[in-house]
Amino acid sequence: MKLTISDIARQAGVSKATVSRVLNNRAEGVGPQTRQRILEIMKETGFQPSGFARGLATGRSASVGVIIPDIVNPYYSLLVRGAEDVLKKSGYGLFLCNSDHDIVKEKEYVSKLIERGVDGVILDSAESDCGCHLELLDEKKIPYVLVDRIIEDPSKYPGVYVDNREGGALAAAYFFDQPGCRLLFINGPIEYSQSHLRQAGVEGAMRQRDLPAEALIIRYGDFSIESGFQLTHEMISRMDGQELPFTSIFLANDLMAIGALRALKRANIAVPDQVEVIGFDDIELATLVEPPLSTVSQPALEMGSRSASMLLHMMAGKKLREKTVMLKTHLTLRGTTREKQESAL
Amino acid sequence: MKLTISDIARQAGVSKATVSRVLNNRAEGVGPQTRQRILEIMKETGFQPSGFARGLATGRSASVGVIIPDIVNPYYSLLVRGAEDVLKKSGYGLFLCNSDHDIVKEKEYVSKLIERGVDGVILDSAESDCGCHLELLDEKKIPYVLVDRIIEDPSKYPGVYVDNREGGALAAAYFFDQPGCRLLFINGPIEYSQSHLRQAGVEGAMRQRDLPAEALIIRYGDFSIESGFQLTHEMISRMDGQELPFTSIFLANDLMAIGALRALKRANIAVPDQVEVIGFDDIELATLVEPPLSTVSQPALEMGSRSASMLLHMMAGKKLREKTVMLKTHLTLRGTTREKQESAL
DNA sequence: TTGAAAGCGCTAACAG
DNA sequence: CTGTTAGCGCTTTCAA
Repeated sequence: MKLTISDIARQAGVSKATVSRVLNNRAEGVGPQTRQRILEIMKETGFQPSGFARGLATGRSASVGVIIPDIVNPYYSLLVRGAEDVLKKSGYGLFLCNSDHDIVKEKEYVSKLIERGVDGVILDSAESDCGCHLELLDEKKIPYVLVDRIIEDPSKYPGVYVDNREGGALAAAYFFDQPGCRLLFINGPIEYSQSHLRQAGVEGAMRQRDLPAEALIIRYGDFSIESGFQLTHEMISRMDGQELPFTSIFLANDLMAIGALRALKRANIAVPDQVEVIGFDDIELATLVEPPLSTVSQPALEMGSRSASMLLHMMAGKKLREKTVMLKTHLTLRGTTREKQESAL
Repeated sequence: MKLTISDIARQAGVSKATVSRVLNNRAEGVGPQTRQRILEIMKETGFQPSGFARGLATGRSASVGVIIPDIVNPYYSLLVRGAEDVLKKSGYGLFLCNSDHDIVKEKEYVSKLIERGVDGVILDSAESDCGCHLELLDEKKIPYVLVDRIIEDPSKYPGVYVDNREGGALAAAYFFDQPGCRLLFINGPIEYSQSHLRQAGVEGAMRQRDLPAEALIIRYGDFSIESGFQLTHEMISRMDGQELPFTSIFLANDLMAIGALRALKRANIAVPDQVEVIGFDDIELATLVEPPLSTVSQPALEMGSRSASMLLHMMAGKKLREKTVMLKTHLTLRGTTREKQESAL
């Protein structure tokens, strides 16, 4: 009982070709009243063209794949939302893939997406060193844009990033500009380009000021609340009784910062009076904890929309004016730093 | 330069049919060594079958559409994740659609999904009264399962729900069992089946106990933090100086509860000593506010996975043993009630 | 402005 | 066990 283009053609007393033309609303090639008639019949009968057939004939699907580590992470869900909004406007649908930071799953997904015939891919990659699965995409001439995580040389692939180095430097500068500052920097896994660059920013800020090595302690977490809690807790408890070995903490994401806040509260260390804390990301949660978290804000939604726009551009066959977009971060000072700029709700 | 099944067939010196058989790894119909050889050639050449062609031939796409209000809402992203995990295991991909609670967008998406040839749909509908777009799905014989929001009669369509009435009753019972309780119930939009049922639960608990009408004040918010804040704030400020008109607040979701907490704190009303608060959902955020929020927990991840399982079942052409799954809620008492069960981290 | 016809790459009878 | 063949529903030259 499926309606096809031939059915419409028969009812309208024209050929399939004509129906196809109005379906793709081509300006030329169809008389205005023929078009009108066909349009009406399509509406009356509730005709819906088959994406398969169209895809097979044209090689395009009006859909793109988005691969991210985990949609449950609010940062990524914002990113996806940003992408979906702009893709939808151009009629594209979106395949969601959660890689769980697993490069193997990621490759599987790339492969699946190709089979499905997506017209493009937005990829927040699990790994920074190897662009091997990108070759697949290149081979099939499927455009893609990287987002968030840099793979190899940033200029090598089209991508939308945030200036992580600057972000790190921003937070570090805030801290290091205070005399006698001793900073505990809890970074994410150093293999990630983000972690790497944030650390470079911190170290750069330190070098600029000729600070002694003791001004900075670095630890590595895994971006989870627990790890922020754990690492902070360890630092505190190790020196029981004695003076704290740090005056401030910078954490490479907000989740870890929230963990740190918990550990600090538990140890009865006043924030921001005794210890100041800055996170990274600026997820909604940051405004909701007590005190509200100061953080380096990055525009997740915009990263999504920008990468989608770039992809749209590429899918349209146009050359990108610039292959790489670097978005800026900014420091949002709330309740966990002595300086503030936003008033809490 | 695209590899097709014919290329493989030629290289292997067999017919397309044979290649097709191994591609779909049918047990019968291919000699073991022929199969081996073909498999190798496919691997070597990096052959990837065209989903379009396959879809056109079989009418199936190994993909399903998921329509939710907004992926940014942590409740829905959990739900989606639950669905994706089980779908992936069976080789299905997932099309993500954000309806923004807009029934029009929702219909558009349903239509798009049909065009795309999805094999099934998971739908968290924007509206409770009209199942009109479901007819489209019915016509095309595309299975679907409703989730979270009930449309019309729950038994009419297959679906996975949470027992919202019970959830409302649970929270109400906790409050109403305290002598002299006066409850402020801030519900969501009453058009939503969830709001409707939660309210029924609350009212049921009240009737059971023969409480006077004054024991319950009801207000309606829109599920946002702001509305929780606003409505609570109004209630408080209206009676300046005088006694509070309520001893406890139940809010139909956690976001509003967090808003209420803010308003209470601002008015220097101690929680839970002066006023107890219970939310609904149990999103991650609930554990992170101060004090951690007591709430009616609903299993978002499980709702996603269950609905995906049901859909898988239907797509396999099997009959469902039960058309409707009703998941249970439970009361999670944390820091905003005088009784507690969980110790904060 | 319109139509005829040849695919797009795969599956699924049906034969052999 | 394997091959032949006829589509699946649409697009797209090329002719008319």
